[in-house]
Amino acid sequence: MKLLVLDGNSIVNRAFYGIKLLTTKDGRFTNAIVGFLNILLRLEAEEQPDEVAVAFDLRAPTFRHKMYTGYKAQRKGMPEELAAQMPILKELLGDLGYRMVTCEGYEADDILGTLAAASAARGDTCVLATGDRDSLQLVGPDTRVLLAHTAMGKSVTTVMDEAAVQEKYGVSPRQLIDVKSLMGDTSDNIPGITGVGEKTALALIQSFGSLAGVYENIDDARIKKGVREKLLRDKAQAEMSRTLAEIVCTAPVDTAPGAYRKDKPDTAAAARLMTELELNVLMQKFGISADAAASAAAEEQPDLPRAEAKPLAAMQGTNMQGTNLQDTNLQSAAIQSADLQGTASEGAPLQNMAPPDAALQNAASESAPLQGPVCVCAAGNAILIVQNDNVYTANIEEEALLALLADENIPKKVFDAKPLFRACLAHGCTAKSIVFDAKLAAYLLNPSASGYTVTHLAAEYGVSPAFAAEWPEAGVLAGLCDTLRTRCDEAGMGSLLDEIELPLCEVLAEMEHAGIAADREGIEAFGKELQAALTAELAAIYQEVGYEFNVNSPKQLGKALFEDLGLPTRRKTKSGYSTDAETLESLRQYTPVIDHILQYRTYQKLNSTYVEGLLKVIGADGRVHSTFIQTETRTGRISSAEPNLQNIPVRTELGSRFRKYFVAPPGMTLLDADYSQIELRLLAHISGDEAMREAFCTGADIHRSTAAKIYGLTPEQVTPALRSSAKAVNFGIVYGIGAYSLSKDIGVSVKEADAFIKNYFANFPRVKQYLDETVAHGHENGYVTTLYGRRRMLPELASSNFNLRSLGERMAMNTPIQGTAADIIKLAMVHVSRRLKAEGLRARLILQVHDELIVECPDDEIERAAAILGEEMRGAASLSVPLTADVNHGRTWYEAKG
DNA sequence: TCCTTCACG
DNA sequence: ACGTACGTGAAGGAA
Repeated sequence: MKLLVLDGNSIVNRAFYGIKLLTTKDGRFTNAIVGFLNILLRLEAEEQPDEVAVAFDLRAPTFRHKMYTGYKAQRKGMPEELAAQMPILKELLGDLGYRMVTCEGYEADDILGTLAAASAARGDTCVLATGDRDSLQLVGPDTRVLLAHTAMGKSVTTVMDEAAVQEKYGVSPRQLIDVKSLMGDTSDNIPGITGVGEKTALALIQSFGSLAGVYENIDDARIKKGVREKLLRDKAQAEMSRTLAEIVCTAPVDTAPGAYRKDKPDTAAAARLMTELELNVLMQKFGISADAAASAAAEEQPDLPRAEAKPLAAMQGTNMQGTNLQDTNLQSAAIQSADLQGTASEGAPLQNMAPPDAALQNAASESAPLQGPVCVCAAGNAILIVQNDNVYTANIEEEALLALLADENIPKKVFDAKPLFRACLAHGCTAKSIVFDAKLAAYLLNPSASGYTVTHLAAEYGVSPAFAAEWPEAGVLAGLCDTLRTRCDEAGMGSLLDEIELPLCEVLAEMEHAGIAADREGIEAFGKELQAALTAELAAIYQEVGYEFNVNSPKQLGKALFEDLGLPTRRKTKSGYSTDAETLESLRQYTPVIDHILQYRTYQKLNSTYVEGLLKVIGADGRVHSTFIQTETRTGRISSAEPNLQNIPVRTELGSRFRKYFVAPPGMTLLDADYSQIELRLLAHISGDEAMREAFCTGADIHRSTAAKIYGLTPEQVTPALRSSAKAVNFGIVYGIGAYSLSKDIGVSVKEADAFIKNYFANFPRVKQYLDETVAHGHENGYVTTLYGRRRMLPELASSNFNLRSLGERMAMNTPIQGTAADIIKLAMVHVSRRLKAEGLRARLILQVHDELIVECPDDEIERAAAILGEEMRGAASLSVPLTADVNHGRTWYEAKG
């Protein structure tokens, strides 16, 4: 006997991407269907199987592929063009008599593994067709894998048996599991060893046979030092990955001989569907006559059976009807199949799943809406809801999910609350009772990580799955929440999380949702001006240099200036001559071309980053919706991206014109308030330096009074130049000063700068003392903290490398100051937002720029909103020096900034 | 993908 | 003798 099993999702995916987008005359896509059926026919002809099974995943967005949107990898679901073809394909396969097999809680991979294992146990042959290399671990004496891939626009299959796997990878099929546990797989959320890729992983398994073998021989000379460190660091992660990488071969599917013999096709139905889809050639290949189609057409089928007609959910879902929504526009939403699908995960240990019909029974018996505490996280495009050992999935737009989020009687521990808050806002409701966010907790515990995912964190914090489930995230989510809660409390960051970060998260969601109005025409007109200026500068540059080249290329520019024009070289970078503004500035005396290049750079930056960049992100509502990232910076600041609204030009007259295009809509006004010298004030408070506190308490000009102090003058005697140098020192202190940098900044010799600093510290001894103590604390404990308990680990302090260690010391000096300022403005944001709501104003926070908040309000609320904004900013913290914040208003950001 | 440059606090 | 301030994000070129 011979069984052919197709990984339906994988093959259809290959078919979709391998064939150009065929459509019917009325525009429906059919390419995945055509491709799939052609592959199926060819496989049947080549293999002559006795039985055929087509396995599908049940998970809604099945295919995920990596997509880079700027700085972060995102997983993207099945494209709409493919998703629409899936139900039709399944319908057609059914009509043609093929047996399809799915299994709640298991992926198609697992079904392939289970059927292959059952065949092998009987001594039968099994052929697995898939486009997914993961399945190669299933190859055995009686099991072959037909790997489908596209080569030069044609779909081809490669037969992989044991010898072929050995030949290609140098390891046995089973050993591929160990390889994957080392290298990981982003698309499956398998972490592996960070920094180990396919090459290293294969070499290790070839040498030591298995993951366990690698660790038994961890001191072996064949393992390089760097790799050994990585292996030891991520050992727990690798072992968890080993479990995740192994395909389950015990899925509760029918493995009886003969279970997948083809049914007699429903020729009439197949003919009707294929005619509808204009699949005439395929119809012939399946030996279905056009007559059958004609007679079928005569029966007057009103419309093609579509996915909506037979939702999978209806068969195995828990209906969340009866869930009440308070918000009106949701009630009218015509979302009918809004149901959370129950999946089999009865708290059973891995590899020991509940019986096949447990899921159905479990789901069917549960007709009431979900009650009691739940955990929520995203997995790919789906949202998982975990309650005890039950897992439900939902779409982020789905009514049942929104109702769950909006229900204040259901406490929710979540991973990454902001998108959930936003989803609710987008549908006119408000998420309630989100009591914990594990992503924020993970960030507080280690703000230096490069990203936060449920699976990586579970491995990092040693959380093992409470039950087996299709989604690795589901089994560990609750445990992860508990662990991170405890760890945060232990680190003294419990209230930082509860009182600042978690409430702030909702405020950020509201700010993102609100956006800021942009004047598209104004920006476009500015762009035109810049383009004209760019053209003129470019012509002048080419004229001076004598030929045309790409001025944007530092390499070509370096050649033009330093080789062809023979200008004296300055600093060098890794890849050539430095051409930054400072270098060019020093060359201005030699040739007028330098000025043109500097001008060109300025215009180019404004045009590409701001004109073109902003035009790209103005929404259909005429507003710009930035993303505020709460888990990015090492100091606790918020960052802004897509677009970054925290670096809109302001320092030059030309650049600051941009702020005229950020406007309030008619009848509205922008309020802008910024803290004055918040970081220096914090330095005065934390260090307790009397002279500095005195200056702030009497409202003196801090830079002037600093200059007076260090030069031994009265404030009136301080010249602008002296004030300016004192200002530079004040900045330097906050950053962890160095004489060289200061000398560069204020244009004196390094020696003078050094004397300057010494003099400063002599006059502000407590500042010196505080900085020394902070660095000492960092060396001793490995971390520094802010006033509110926020931590930053500083492994650099332990480095034997002088430069790295010095960097660590500067970070130790700066982080408590920058971080405390971040804590305070975050607290202010939470308070401002609360009070605006409590006092019934329509005014709302829309932007934060580190020490500045922008509020949009109706004209008649200006005074009340401005008072709230100022009061809450000033009152966010009570220090031994006053916090000052001036509030201005205007029609545009430019005006409001004062 | 990494580097350089430059916009902000 | 060494390389040089803290924290970000985006664009464009080079490889």
